[in-house]
Amino acid sequence: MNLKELSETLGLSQTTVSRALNGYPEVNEGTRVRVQAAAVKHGYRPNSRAKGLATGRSMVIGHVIPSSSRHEMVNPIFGDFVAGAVRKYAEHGYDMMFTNVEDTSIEDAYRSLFQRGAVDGVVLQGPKVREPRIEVLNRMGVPFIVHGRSTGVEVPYDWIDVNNKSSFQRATRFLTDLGHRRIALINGLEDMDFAQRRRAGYLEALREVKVTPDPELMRSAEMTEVYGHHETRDMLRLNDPPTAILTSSMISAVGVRRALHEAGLEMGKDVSVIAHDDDLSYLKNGQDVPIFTATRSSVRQAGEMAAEMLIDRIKSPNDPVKTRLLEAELVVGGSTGPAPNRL
Amino acid sequence: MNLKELSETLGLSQTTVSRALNGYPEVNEGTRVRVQAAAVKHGYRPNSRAKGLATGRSMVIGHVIPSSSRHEMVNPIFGDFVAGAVRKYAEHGYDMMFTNVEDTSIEDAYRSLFQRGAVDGVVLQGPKVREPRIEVLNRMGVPFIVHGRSTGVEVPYDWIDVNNKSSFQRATRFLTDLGHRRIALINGLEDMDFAQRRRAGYLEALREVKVTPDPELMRSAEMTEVYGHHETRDMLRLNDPPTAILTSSMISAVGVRRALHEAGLEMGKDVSVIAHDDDLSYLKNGQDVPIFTATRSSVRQAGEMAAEMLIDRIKSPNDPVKTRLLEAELVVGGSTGPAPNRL
DNA sequence: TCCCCCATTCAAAGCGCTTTGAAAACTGAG
DNA sequence: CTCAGTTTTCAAAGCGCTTTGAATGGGGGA
Repeated sequence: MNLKELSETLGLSQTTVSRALNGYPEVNEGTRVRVQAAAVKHGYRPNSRAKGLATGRSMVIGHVIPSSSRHEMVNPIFGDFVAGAVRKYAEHGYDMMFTNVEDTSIEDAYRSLFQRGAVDGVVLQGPKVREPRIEVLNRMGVPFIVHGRSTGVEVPYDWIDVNNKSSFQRATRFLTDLGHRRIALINGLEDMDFAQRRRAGYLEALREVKVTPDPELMRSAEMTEVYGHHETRDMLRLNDPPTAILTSSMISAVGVRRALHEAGLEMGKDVSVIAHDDDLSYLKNGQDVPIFTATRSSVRQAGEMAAEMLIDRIKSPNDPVKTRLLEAELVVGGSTGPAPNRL
Repeated sequence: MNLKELSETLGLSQTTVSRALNGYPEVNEGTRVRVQAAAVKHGYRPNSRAKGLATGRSMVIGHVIPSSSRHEMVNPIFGDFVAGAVRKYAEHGYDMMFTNVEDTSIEDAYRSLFQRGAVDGVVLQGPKVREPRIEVLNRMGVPFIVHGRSTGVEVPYDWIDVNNKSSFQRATRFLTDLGHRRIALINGLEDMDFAQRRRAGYLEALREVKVTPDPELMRSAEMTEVYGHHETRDMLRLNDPPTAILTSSMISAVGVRRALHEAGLEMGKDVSVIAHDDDLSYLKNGQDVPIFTATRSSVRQAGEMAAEMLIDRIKSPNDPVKTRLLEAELVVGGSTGPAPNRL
């Protein structure tokens, strides 16, 4: 049933029916009730395309996944972030749209999404250092929000991010306070902005205790379980292996633990481990007592906040830029302990 | 730039420009080239809402996430499935849309999505036993595909599923062949259809060797890491603890392993473990040698196939029902071994 | 040279909704 | 009763596209 049919059924004009349904004041209350009842009875749902055409808004927010040839990977944090966001979208009447795109044409994907009127705003996930997409979006005038930030981008933009530097600095200091000096960093891909910031925090903490960073102890790649395992095993073979490992994700941390077990080492005693914990629903850091000492920040909550900030931006395109920096908490679990005395 | 402006720039009618761009034959080749060049030059992108209104198709496929109050969880397999699907969608010019919905009104969500013309078809994920949504979709006449099946639903529908029963039967038989008799099953939520089928396979295999199933050894819940850990620890405390554990996901398997380590048991020697491996990109089952003996079936690939089947269905609504049953492979890793001799 | 036919192109209607500008129906004061 | 002022309802235009049905222009056969 469409608006025309519904209005004919009621013996009213389309105008009145439309207004009654959309809560406009210039409609007799009795009429409104009658219209609403009829709408429910006939299961009338306004066609969203027609509505969008008429209003100029699509009530859809776009996300672009660059899961292309290069990385066939879907970051698990993606799922939780999206779950947080989509929930807020729903509260405000928005739907969420995904597009998949060749790595090479991500910019184009955003442009297309917006210019063809498919979405009212977009979320940019996983920004790299000097992320070109930000300037593209900025120039296009699309409302958008970045989950993360991008060093080297000069234009102003809305973002929400964890304080990666300070949290990794604190985590590293926690380890140096325990006497560790050989501290490894198993980080995400180098060109990701968050990875740079985490490394900066790590380096800063090492500097504080005058430890010269060892390139052998700094690894970076896509943060899979296998990767955590591989790098750990590799570093344990060094002449002077690490006594502590900092890892950028819980998933890799699981791999780290596996490698330590294989080597017959005890986590928290022989080798300390700190992970960054995005508080993923399926991979919680233990129940009551945390398994890993970790820097924790819920990515799901970040998704919710991002959604809200984006919707605000769509509503008021001319408001000043908004940014939000979340501090991760440092939770102490069983994976850390004093540095072993090596003789 | 819209069609009207573009056609004015070219001194042509909207009809001709539209036809030139959409590959209709009744357009002079020279004209077509000229139009296409102008479209590129001016960055013209047809407004998808208008196009949808005119054609009656939205070129969008809907997914509904019931991530509501009850489970605040986003299954990690969701991410990989979606990544597979969205890729195929893109190939065929479709976008993907998500809606979030209260558990209570999932049916309504599908109805709304389709009736308001937002999507051309939908994917139903995670069907339960006697899944009511299937009949709703069927009645509505929406093109849809189910990832999984639903026991007790009588109407015909398209589905793609792993042969859960046979794979768990084979896995269990693999364990009984190794001499195991106390075999635990750490399964997904009982009302999920896949969980029922896996249990059926497990029970069937036990029957073959005349082992009476022990309710104490059959657990079910949302398949998190913490859950795998918790149930394992609990069962190890039994008078007659299991010598082998079958688990429905790699994530829980990680928890199982953690519990075994805590108990000082060696996996593959003291206790054998078989996991179901969805071949998630971030949680691969080892690199060359599998970590866990596992029943493996790529959920990403299932996503791709589902997408293709759905698009076929949208194209030919009257074709006979199509179904696809994937056999999981049983890969042997280091987590299984002969049953220990207990005296 | 004329006419018919095919290849091109076009004007206009229509998709289902919102919204503007105007008309109709009430109200109450005079 | 009248008439200005509200309140309520309506007809029609417009959002940007596709598609139908008709018009135009050349080319070739008679």
